[in-house]
Amino acid sequence: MGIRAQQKERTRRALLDAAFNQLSAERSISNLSLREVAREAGIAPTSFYRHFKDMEELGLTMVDEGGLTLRQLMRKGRQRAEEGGSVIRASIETFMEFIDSNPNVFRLLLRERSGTSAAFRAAVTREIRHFIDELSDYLQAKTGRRPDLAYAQSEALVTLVFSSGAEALDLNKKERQALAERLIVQLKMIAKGSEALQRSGREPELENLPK
Amino acid sequence: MGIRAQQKERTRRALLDAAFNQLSAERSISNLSLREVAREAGIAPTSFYRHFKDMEELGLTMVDEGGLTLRQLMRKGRQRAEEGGSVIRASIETFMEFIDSNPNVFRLLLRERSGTSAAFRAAVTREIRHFIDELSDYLQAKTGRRPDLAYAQSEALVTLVFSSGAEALDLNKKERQALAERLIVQLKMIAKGSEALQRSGREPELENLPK
DNA sequence: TCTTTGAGCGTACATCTGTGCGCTATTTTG
DNA sequence: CAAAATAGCGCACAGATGTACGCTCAAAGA
Repeated sequence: MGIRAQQKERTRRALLDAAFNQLSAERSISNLSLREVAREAGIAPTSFYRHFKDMEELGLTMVDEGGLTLRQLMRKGRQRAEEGGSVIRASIETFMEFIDSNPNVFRLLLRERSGTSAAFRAAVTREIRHFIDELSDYLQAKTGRRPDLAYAQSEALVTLVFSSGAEALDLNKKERQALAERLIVQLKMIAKGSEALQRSGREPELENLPK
Repeated sequence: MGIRAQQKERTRRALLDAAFNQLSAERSISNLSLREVAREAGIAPTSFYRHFKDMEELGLTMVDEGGLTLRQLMRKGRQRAEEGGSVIRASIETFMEFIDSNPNVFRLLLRERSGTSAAFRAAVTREIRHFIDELSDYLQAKTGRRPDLAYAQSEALVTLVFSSGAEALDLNKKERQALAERLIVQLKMIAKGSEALQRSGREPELENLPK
């Protein structure tokens, strides 16, 4: 790669880093300003356009990166659990560690999932879907769950874990503990219920899985 | 009430209505502008301060109103189901009708739940908690569920329904149908699982999660 | 009746925003 | 080595925003 392209890449990275860095509990993508991001990245506002067409384009890149980070982490967590122990438990732990060490990345996904940009919402939804799919495959392979049930179950699991993560952000250690215990109970409910439905045969047929 | 107070109330209402009116899929509370709201309400920007200290105060009022609306609706839905039919099914239907006819109020709650203002987040969380509590009481009374299980179950139900509602916003009729069917399956899982846990009698053991 | 109150207005200002334009300096290309 | 491409810059501008200040004038209160 040429010297030119290298430098450009470095600046692009600086922009992304600056943007990530400005995220916080009280600051979301939608109220980052191009000028401020450029300032922190050490370039002139107008130079921003050499790298992104828009703040929206910058944001989409951030969503993609954040989603990728989380997904890779979770995959690792699942592998780690592969040898011994419950996968679900390991996944929760991994997820909670992620939230704890990258709260702003998590907030990013959380917020843009219901944000004002359709493109962002779609991007986050896509990330979460990857997520559900991987867990669903895993459940099918590991517990022989019927595909439709596996998907519904995975979706419910992910939804609850995600939601708990969101709530955890504003809680102290002790409250988090109570939240985590409740979450475990809820996931257990789903596991038991799914098992029961699977056993009860093919009564509830679910054909319409999303593509 | 004096003529003066009446007029003041009317203007205040106009501000709130204008604000609600400007909410949409691509516009959230945090990017409403004081000036624009005042404009639509038909008053000068500076007159805004006669009614609210802040846009934040306006927003909090909106969250409270929105939460109240939803809660009243759900209570009615539950009553309606009281005579005949599953409560859960009736609640879902009521909820989905709400989303369909007040999408922006729902979006308001959805967004501010993870928004950039701690006060907003707390307000929405409080609304949802009311919600869970009412459902939990109902489940205890109706199915004799143990309090802790009833709460965990209610929380899970509300989380899943809320989340489905959020997803439904971006879907067409057919996709919504599939989503609703999946949601029913998930709620069934929880119901069955909760029942099983109640039967098994003891405190939930963390070690028994399926692999 | 006279006085006090306060909702609403218009003006004004400082601040911030995104972005168009043209220039420079350096790398890349031919 | 000359020419083309381009990352980055400074300047400039138009528009929007929140809000301070002081006024008016109708209602409320004495």
